This record gives sequence, structure tokens and C-alpha cells, in this order.
Amino acid sequence: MKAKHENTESEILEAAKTVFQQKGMAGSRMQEIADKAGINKAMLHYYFRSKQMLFEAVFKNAFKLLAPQLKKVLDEDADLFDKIRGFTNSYISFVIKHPYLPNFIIQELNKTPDFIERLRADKDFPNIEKFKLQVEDNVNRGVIKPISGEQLFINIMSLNILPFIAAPLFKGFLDANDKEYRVLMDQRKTEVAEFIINSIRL
Amino acid sequence: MKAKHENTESEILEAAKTVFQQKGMAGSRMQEIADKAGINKAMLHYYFRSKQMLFEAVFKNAFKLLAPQLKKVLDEDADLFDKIRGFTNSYISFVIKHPYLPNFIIQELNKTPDFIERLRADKDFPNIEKFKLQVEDNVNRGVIKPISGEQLFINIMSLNILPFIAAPLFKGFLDANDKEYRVLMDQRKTEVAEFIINSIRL
DNA sequence: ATCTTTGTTAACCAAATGGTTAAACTGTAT
DNA sequence: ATACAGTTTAACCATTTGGTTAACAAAGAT
Repeated sequence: MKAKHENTESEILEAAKTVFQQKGMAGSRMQEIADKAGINKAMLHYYFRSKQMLFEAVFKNAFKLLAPQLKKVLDEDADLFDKIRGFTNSYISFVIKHPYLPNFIIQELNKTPDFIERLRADKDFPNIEKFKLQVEDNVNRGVIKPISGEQLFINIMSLNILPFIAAPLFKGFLDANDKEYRVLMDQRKTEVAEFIINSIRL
Repeated sequence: MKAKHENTESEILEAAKTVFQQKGMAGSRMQEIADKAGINKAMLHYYFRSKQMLFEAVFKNAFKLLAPQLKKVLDEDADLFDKIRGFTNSYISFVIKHPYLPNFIIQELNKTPDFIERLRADKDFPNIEKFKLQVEDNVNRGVIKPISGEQLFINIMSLNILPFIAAPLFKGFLDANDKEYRVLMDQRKTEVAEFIINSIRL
């Protein structure tokens, strides 16, 4: 038959994404997702069987969006400094489009750490080996100070991700309103990359 | 009368802390807290009236523990570089003692951002003004490159906090087990401070 | 001794919640 | 037209959950 909604399944996913990402698995209600999708609660179970399975579908979709961002650092062929600049600059655009996504992933991964195993099975799961070699190479060529690929990767991620995840906390400490904080984040688009490069450049 | 338990109230707070910090407000059950405290569920309401009020008591306690850590960067009189080294080194010890605390605060603050207003009323709420002056002074004296106190503060916090909050995610990317990741965090005790100082030193 | 205040418990309650079911609806194939 | 398959809904169900109540226990005050 022709569905009343063009594509009920994707409407459910869209509604579930919104609710789950803002309230987390435990804080979300099936009824709220159904309302947001404009359908009956039974439909959620018809298409996804259970809350858990609907949640996992949303989570996997979210991760699929984040992974390509990380690939910019890990897998691309660009020069190391360009990579750092490119990632830093593009990550903020990504977060503006998906404000709740990184926090959502980190949060739920903390509540269910073994979830990462299932993600790793995916072919698109980010792999750090190439980046490690690139860093090593830059160290050997005397372009940058000695640092391990792991630590540099953690540093790049930390400087870019935390300011968004901890935004309410930082707004409090800095006594900044939304607009002022947004200005700070805009400055970081270029500042963070230079901060990192300054630190490692020889 | 003499209470059956020496101090029921603090036993409740201790149990509630454990449960709330690991599962969050929405994911926690009053029954589980009561069980962990070894008392009847009605006692929770006798001492704290509601789940919300118990939660806020736990949250405020948690914040009271975190604030002094930040004061090490914001309010102490030490030299800027020493401050950075001191904070970085001591923060990891703090996190080992309270593994769920920073994540807990950031997470719940994201779900209830206006909570920060109530915290700011507290006399012990961290204030960044002094740190901003110190950074400005160091810039003017030509000790460090130009950078705003806000951005430097955000950078210090990010490099120290995210690796713990996003530990499951990083463990996945780096393909590191708990022990290996712990080694990386140990290295960071000194590496992070030098990373920051290298970046800003003139 | 008994009254009073505080602490504690078992039993209970109403609402919320994830999930199920049986019937109805709709387009398509026969 | 009728049968058939997938889709949708209203009503229902069992369990969970935060919260309440009434009775009880224990210690100090009178």
C-alpha cells in the first residue's frame, strides 16, 4: 500500500534523533518521539521493535556522520599543518549543523562503553595508523618537535570538541552570553590551529 | 532519638552520588539509591523530599569539589607557567579520585543549562578576571605570544578534561585497552603542560 | 511512667512507560 | 468485486516509578 506518510521510517528516525540526542536514551520517551513524528506510538514498535533498537539505529546514524569528520585528520593526504587547519576550521561548521551530536555520542558511549566494539566492525571506522606514520615522518624530518601521533590526535580533538560539549560550563565561568560565546568559538576557527602548530613547529 | 545509622543523611548522599554520577538524573532510580544506602525508599523522601532535590544536593556537592581544582588556574598567585604545570599535573589525580564527576557536571549542565545561574550565586564560584589580567600582563611583558585569557583558559581545560570524558571514544580510535590508555594519560601529566607552554612561549 | 519528637518501615497509590493486540484502512494484484 | 499484503490506529496491559501514609520504634524531656 501507499504509506500515509511518504516515508514513515525516516520520519521516525528524524524525530528519534532529535529527542535522543537532546535527552539521551534514559531521558527519552517513546510517546514524545511518536508525537514529534506525528504518528501512533505503535508505529515505533512496528518499524523498530523496541526502544533499544530504535536508539541503536539513531546512534549508528550519528556516528556515521561524525566519522568522516575525523577522517579529515586521520586519512587524508594533506600536509600535517594544513590538515590541522582544515579540521579545526571545518569542525565548527559541523557542530553548528549538528549541535547535540558529539555530546550525544560521547555521553552514550560512557554509559555503554562496549558499544564501540560494534562500531569498530564497520569498514568506515576511523583508523589512526596512517596519521601516526605522518606524525612520525614529520618528527624525523625535523619539521615538528617530538610527539606521538596519539597525543597529537588527542590534543587536536580536545581543543576542538570540548568547547562545544562544555559550553554551558564555560559560559558560566567566562560569564559570557550565547552571542559572546559564539564570538569566542568563531575566533577559535583559526586560533586553535595556530595554537597547535605553534606548539609543535620546530 | 539515636539514628539506626550513624548518619543516614550522608549515607544517602554517598549512595545517590554513586548512582547519579554513573547513570545521570534520568537514568537513576530512587529504589536503587535506597538499596545502595541500605535503607527504605521512604527515607530518601524524608530527608530530601523529592528526587529533584536529592539530585540537586548531589550536584552541588560535586561542583564544590570541582571548583577548587579550577581555582588553581584562576586564583592562585603562582607564575603562569607554573600554574599550567601545576593544574595539569594535579587534575589527573583528581580525576582518578572522582572518575565520573567532570562528565556528570558537564552532562547535567547540558540538560539544564540554567542550573549554572544558581551555582554562580555561590561565593566560591570560580572567577576568571584575575587570570585574564595575569595573561594580559605576561603578553605585555613579552613572556608569551598574544592570546586572550579566555582562549588560554579554554585550551587548558580542553586538553585536560576531554581525554577523560571521551575516554571510551578515544580508546576505540586508538585501539587501546584500559592499561594502555592509562599510560597515555600518565604521559599527559607532564606533556600537556609543555604542549601549552611551547605554544605560547616567546 | 508517659508524653513528645525524630527516625524508620511496610504497604500502598496514581501516573507514566514500554510494549502488545486486534481491528481497520489502503493500494494492488487476481 | 475480492482477496491480499503492508500500514496505521485505538485500546489495552503489565511493570516500573516517584511519592505518600499510617503505624511503629527509640530516645529524651517532663
